[in-house]
Amino acid sequence: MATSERRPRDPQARRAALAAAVIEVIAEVGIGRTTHRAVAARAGLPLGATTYYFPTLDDLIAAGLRQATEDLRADLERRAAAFRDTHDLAAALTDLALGYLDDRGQTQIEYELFVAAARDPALRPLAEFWLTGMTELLEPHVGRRTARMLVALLDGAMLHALVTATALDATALTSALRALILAGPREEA
Amino acid sequence: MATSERRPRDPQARRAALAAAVIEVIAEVGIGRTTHRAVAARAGLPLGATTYYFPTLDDLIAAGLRQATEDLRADLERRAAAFRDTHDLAAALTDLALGYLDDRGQTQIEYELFVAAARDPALRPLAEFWLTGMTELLEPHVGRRTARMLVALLDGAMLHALVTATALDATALTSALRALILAGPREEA
Amino acid sequence: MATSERRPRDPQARRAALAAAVIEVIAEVGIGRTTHRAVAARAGLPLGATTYYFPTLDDLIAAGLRQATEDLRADLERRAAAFRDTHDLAAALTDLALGYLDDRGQTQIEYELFVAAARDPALRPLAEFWLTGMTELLEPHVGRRTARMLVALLDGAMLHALVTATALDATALTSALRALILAGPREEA
Amino acid sequence: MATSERRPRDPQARRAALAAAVIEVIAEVGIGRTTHRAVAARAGLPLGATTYYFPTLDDLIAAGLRQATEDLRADLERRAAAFRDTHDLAAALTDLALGYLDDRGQTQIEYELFVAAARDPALRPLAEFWLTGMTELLEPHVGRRTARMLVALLDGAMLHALVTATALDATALTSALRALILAGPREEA
DNA sequence: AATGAATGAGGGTTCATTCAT
DNA sequence: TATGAATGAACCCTCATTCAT
Repeated sequence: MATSERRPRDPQARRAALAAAVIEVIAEVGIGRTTHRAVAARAGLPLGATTYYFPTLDDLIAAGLRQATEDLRADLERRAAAFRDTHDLAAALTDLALGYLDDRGQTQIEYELFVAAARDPALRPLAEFWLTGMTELLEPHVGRRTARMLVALLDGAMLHALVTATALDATALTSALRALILAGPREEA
Repeated sequence: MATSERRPRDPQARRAALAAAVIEVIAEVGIGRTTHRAVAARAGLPLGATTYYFPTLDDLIAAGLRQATEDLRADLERRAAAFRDTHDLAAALTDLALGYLDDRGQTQIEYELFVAAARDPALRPLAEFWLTGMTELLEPHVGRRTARMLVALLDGAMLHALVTATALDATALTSALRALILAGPREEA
Repeated sequence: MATSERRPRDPQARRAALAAAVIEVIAEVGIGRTTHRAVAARAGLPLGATTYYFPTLDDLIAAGLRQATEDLRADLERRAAAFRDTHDLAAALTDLALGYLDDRGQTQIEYELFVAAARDPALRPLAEFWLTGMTELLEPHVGRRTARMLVALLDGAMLHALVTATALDATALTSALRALILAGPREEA
Repeated sequence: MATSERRPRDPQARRAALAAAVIEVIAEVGIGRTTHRAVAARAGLPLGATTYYFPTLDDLIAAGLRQATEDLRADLERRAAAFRDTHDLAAALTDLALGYLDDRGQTQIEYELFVAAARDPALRPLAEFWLTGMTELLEPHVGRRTARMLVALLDGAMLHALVTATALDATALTSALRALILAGPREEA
């Protein structure tokens, strides 16, 4: 039965709406409790649309996670210039972290993805893409190994802020980042 | 005569068995997909035992998370002496991380807890207890703020290792930890 | 949730009720359109009872088919004496066919089983048990090969009656059966 | 220039292709589990074609069953001459049965149709047409009543072969057919 | 004339939870 | 005290059918 009024056709937009809805739902209830129904409701689309555009729930969830990852990449690219010109990388990174934490959902989904990827190899490329994005942003400044440590510190600090629902200790974080940058080897270009 | 195989029916033991089973199940499928049935099966106990000892599924899961946290604290206490005497805190911490990563399940559940706590305030005390444990171990050596950064770096690095299914870069991590320790203020008692 | 009034416990009876309901549903809509919900409604039991007692729909259906087969065997056993003493096997067989056709559902399910078994090897033993029951009833009188032909003729004639919704041509059938009996080899005990 | 691969769009051909696809699908999964999608995929036609050429699923299925019946009739006509000239009708019929069983799908669909017709009066004419075809082939030789018994025996024997996945006992079948022929009345024109 | 996008009913199955025993 | 029987909501997914294009 295909009664009730149909919405105009715009597959691109519907896929996007579903992916965006997935992100929101995951942020709210977690991957493990994300359902077709919740996503459809959130997207304002009929239930059937979820399986029509994404054969399985896993596909649907993956689409959301992929979208979130691409959103991050786009955001990082937008910020790339600022990082290139900064004379205080540590402060810039702290600002970045503070900015991300402003949108708890955005941050929450990052860790959802990480934890899920730790269990499900199929999600690993996505999580790695996420990590790589951050690392590559910093690599030109501090080399790969240090970049990785900076990202680790940032991710750890953000996770703690999220967990404890406490604001980041920006001063401490900046100092710590600076220490890593100063001490880091510069073996790479 | 064989007085039959009389099971002990030790409530304490059964609760513990259930909590331990919860930990295993969460590590395998995540909090969101943990069920009474899976826990009961894992514990080798009847389904009814789960709801008999823990009113709701959330309670059952919380019991598992609590147990996992207590296990960690006990482990940390056991290691405390080593930390007190070490002359190379950074190396000791890296060893600690490597040791934890040996048991992926153990590590996985830590991040499960963190991500869940980020969403559910009821779990926050548990996650904070976990964080506090690590921090307090290091505080006497480096002060609270630095301790926090060390823990953040450790958690971030371990998370990345888990996500990418890659071994920790122990050398880089140790250097980074050392940098944080050296640079850290010692403003606190 | 397990609200609403519970019926008394009698697993045996419930399994039987479900199996009986399956038989009715299959007779009405066919195996391919038999659903949990239809069976539960027919049995006057809640939906959950179907999967509680039979893990999958296939199991549920198999239980119905098995029950139908056992019903037939019991019926055949009841009639065995009459066959042993008859001096007119052909007439007795025609009566048997007429009797079975009285309950279209009973007959319908036989052919449902046969057609399903032709496709699904898992059902084959059941269908063969059905065939064997008839064959063994006749074997003492006419030998195995002739028994088989008698059963084939009966099954074919009943199928035609069912298909055309026409009464059996009892006279013709009796004559035909008699011809087979008379012409049959008596090579077996 | 390549005027593209312009498909013929021959409605007649498409209907035929769909009907043929229906036959295959029914043989594989049964009428009750035959779907638009499976048929379209099998025919290599778009989903919309199924409902475009046949209003409902039942119509589509009926088209397949009708086609199968017509195929049989055509086949019987082709064989009619052989039957007219044979001096050993029983042997010829056994050969016929063996031939049909060679293509299990062909045979399977016959019984699918029979069982469905037993339940659904709308299909009855089709099934009767099938039966009539066989009967009329034999009627000139043995009269109508005997012809019917021959067809019943054949159908029963083929069904058993199908069900048990066993080869027909050709010798026994031929003997049985012969017995029916010899004993049969010749009361009709 | 033809198609695939679109929808929601319905199907198989799982499961938290309740409760008789 | 302890258990497994019992229930129905909710889940994922399939699909007949409709309709815009």
